Amino acid sequence: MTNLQPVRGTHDLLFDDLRRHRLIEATAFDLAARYGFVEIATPIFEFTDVFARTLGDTSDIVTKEMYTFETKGGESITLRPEGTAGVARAFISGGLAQMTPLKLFYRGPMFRHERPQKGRQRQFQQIGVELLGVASPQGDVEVIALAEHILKDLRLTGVTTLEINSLGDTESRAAYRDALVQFLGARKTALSEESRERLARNPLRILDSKDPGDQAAVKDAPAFTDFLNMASQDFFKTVQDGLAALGIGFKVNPALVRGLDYYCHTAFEFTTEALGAQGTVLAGGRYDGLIQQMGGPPTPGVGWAAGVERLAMLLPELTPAHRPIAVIPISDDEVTAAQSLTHTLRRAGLAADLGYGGNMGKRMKRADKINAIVAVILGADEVREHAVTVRNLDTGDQVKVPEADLVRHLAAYR
RNA sequence: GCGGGUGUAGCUCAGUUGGUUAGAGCAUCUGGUUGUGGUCCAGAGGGUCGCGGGUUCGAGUCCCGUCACUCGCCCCA
Repeated sequence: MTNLQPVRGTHDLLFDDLRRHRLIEATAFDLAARYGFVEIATPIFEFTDVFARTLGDTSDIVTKEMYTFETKGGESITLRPEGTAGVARAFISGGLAQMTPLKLFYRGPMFRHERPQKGRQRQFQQIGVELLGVASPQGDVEVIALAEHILKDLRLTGVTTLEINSLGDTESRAAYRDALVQFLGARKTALSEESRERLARNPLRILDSKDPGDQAAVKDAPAFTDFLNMASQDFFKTVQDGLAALGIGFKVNPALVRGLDYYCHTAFEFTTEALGAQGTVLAGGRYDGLIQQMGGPPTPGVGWAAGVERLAMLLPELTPAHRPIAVIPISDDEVTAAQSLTHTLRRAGLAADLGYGGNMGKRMKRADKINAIVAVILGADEVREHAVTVRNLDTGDQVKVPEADLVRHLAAYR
């Protein structure tokens, strides 16, 4: 081992950072269950093709951000850069088409080899849902409603905004793409170098470029909404009406384009101003062609994923952790009795802490440091009387309690 | 992958035009206090000054390289 630094873009989680993660995951899991979603855990690696084929050959994720390696058997394996492709693969290989509509929730680490910065790491946690086998816009509304519900319970609706757009069906999308390429092709000189590249590869992305020149050029470009065919327009309108009916606020953003190839119809993002360049906190959309494209039965799908680290950075102050009871033997003579007492309290469902050494003063200090709510003190007198001294560490009030009454007495401190 | 900024104690940071034993606050530990914590007082431990090379009588300080972090671009959760 030549150095002890963590691998670039990876982080250890503990204490409040990890509590934030767990709170987010638990909130999302519980609410997803309320909406009828069950958890799926897919492997964190797949054959490289699973991602290469589904995400699109032009996406940056595939072209430069995948952690890919070869096994001893010569197979190409990739650490999952996102969740949907793996779930889609599981849907197909597990024969889950029998069970549609299928509502799946997942959580776990994702891996992308890109330059780390605020809100962006090489290993990061995502939570997400996929609703498979539902073609109706009712599905889009449901998954967005779940997303909003999670953010609301996490008290994040104040710092996030929901933006939605429609990418239309395949036909609408192709027509728009042609029109956009034609329009921007004629103004090539006004575009940034990167956008000139994108014109051939991924022209829709020019719409949300941050380059001022690009933004000016795009200003008078044809609007996506004008190219939506009737079916796509109806679909989009139904989604908007559905959200409005649930009282979910949103903003239509015609420039909203998702990066991955498999999206169609609804695209949405919850964004924030609070995270610098990484404004997207939860994003998703509809992917009706994906499963079939991967070789499965034609199956519509809609879902989203959220970055747990980004949500964690937005989270308000955590409520203090549960306060334990400190058991304090006055001398070494009472340590065994104290350990037994601690065990009894724990068996009774109370969080009890027994330090590992030191005189009474030190043990009291430790009790204070771990934010104990009460100290249960055990000395020679107490042992003789089959009692303990209970000290309220906030008020300093102290009372002697018979051992038999202790658990009942401590219930007041829970 | 590209551009900017920053690296000094566990944390937050001082450190003068290059000058001899590198400091502070917080945190930790010990003692004041062997039946009572927080507050207070006294003391202690803790540093390859990110790493490597160079300039110099002398480098935390200047130069080059490198690594890491960070902000932005690209892209994305």
